[in-house]
Amino acid sequence: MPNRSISKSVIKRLPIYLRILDQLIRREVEIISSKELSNESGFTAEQIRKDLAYFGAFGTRGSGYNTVFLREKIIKIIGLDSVTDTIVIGAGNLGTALTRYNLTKNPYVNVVAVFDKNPDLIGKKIHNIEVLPIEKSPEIIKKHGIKVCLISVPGDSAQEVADLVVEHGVKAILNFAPVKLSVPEGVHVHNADLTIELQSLIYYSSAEEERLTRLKKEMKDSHSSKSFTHE
Amino acid sequence: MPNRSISKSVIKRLPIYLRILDQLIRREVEIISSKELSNESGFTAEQIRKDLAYFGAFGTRGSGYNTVFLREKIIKIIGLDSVTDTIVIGAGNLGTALTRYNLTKNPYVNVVAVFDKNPDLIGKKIHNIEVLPIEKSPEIIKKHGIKVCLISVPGDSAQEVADLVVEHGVKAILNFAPVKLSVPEGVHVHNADLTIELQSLIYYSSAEEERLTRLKKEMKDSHSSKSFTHE
DNA sequence: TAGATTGTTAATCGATTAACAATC
DNA sequence: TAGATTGTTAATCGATTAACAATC
Repeated sequence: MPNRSISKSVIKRLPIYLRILDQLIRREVEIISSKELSNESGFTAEQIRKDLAYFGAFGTRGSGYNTVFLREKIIKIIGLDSVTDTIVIGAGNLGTALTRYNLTKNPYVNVVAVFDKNPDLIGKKIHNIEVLPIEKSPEIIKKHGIKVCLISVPGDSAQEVADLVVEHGVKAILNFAPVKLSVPEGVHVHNADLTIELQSLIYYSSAEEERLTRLKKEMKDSHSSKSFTHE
Repeated sequence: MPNRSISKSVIKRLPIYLRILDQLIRREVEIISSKELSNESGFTAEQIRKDLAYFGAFGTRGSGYNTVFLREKIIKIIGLDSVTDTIVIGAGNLGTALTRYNLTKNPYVNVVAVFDKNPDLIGKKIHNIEVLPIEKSPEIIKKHGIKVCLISVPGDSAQEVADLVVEHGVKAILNFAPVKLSVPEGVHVHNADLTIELQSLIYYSSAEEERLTRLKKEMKDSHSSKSFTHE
C-alpha cells in the first residue's frame, strides 16, 4: 500500500533521463533544472518533476537537481546499480548488433552468451564471445542466474525459444520477433517490433487527412453493394 | 473538422491488427470476431471495435469482420496500399538486419538504397543492393521521392544524417540512434531506442517494490546529511 | 424469431498539465 | 529579503472500459 505501482509511462522515461544525466555529467554539468531537462528530453518540466517525485524529493528548491546525485538515484530506481547479465538468442545481424552494442556502449548491461541453432553461426565470435548452440542455454542461464533475455530469432521459432528460457528462470524478455509471445504470469515481455514501428511511421509520412477522406468516400460509394463485398 | 486526428495509440495498434489478419488470411480464415482478434492480439475486444470504428463500419453485426475486406481497409488507412520506398542509413549490423528484413519479410516496404560513410562498408552487398557513400543519398532521395528513412548510425552522427535527409525531402525518420533528433515542424521521428527498451525492462525484471522501499529508506536515513550530499 | 456481434454512447480510469505553496 | 525552482495538489484532458441499442 505505501507504494502503489508506478505507471509504465513513467518507467519508460527514466532511462531517457538517465541518458541525459550521463551526458551532462560527462560535460561536467553539476546542477540542472527541470526546465533544462525539458529542453534536452522534450518532455515538459512539470512532467519531469512529477515523475521524479514519485520516488522521492531529489532536487533542491531554488536551484535544481544535482546531476550526479540524481543519476545515482535513477540507477537505483531502475535497478542498474549492478551490471545486469543478459543473453542474446539469435546470432543473425540483429542479434550481432544487439550484442556488440551492449558490450561496447551500454555500461549497465553485460552479454554473457549468444545462442543460435544454425550450425553455420555456432563458433562465430562476436566482439569476444562465442556463439553457442541453443541447447547450452539452460546451463548458462542457471550458472549466471540470468533474468533478462533478448530474443532476435525469426518469428516462427520465437515462442519455443521463449518457452525454453522461461522454463529455466528468465523473468524478462525483450522480443524482436514479430509475434505475440505467451508467457506465464510474472514474466515480462517487451516487444521491440521494428516492422510495427515502421508501419505506424508510414501512416504519418503521407497526408493523413486526405487518405482518410478518400477512404470514407469509398465506403459510402460501396454502400449499395455492401452485401456483396461483405460476405 | 470532419476527421479530427486519430490518436497515436490507435495508430500503433493498426499494424498489429494487420499482421494478425495476414496470418488469418494465410490460414484461410474468412470471418473473425473482435473477441477472437482480442485473443490473438491481447487487446480487448471493445478496444479493437472502437479503434476500427474511428475509420468506418467494417464489420457485420452478428458475425464479425471479413478478414480480406478488413485487411484491405487497414492497408489503406495506414497507407500501405502501394509499396513504400525507403532508404537505410548506416550499414552496420543493425542497418544490415533492417535492410534484409524489409527486403525479404516485409511486403509493404522496399529498401531502395543503403548508405554509410565508412569506406570499408561501401560496395558491400546486402541481399542484392550495394552500400553507397552517404554523399549519394540526396540524389537517390530525389530520384525515388523517398519520404521515409531509417537511421542506424552511431549516436554522434545521427543528427547530421537527419539534417541531410530532411533537407532533401524526407518526412519521416525511424531513428535507432540513442539521441533526440531535432527536426523541423512537419517531419515525424519515431525512436526505436533499444537501450531504452532494455533498461525499462530491467526495471521489471527484479522485485520492484522491494527496491523502491529500500530507496525510500535510504532517503530517510540521509535526511540529516542532506545538505552535504546535495550541493 | 432468437442468437450473436457490431458500432456507439456514457462512465471510468489514468495520465498530463496547470497552479501554487513550500523552501532553498 | 528577493528570486528561483522544486514538490504537490487540483483541474483538465485523453484513452480505455462498460453498457447497450442497432442489426445481421
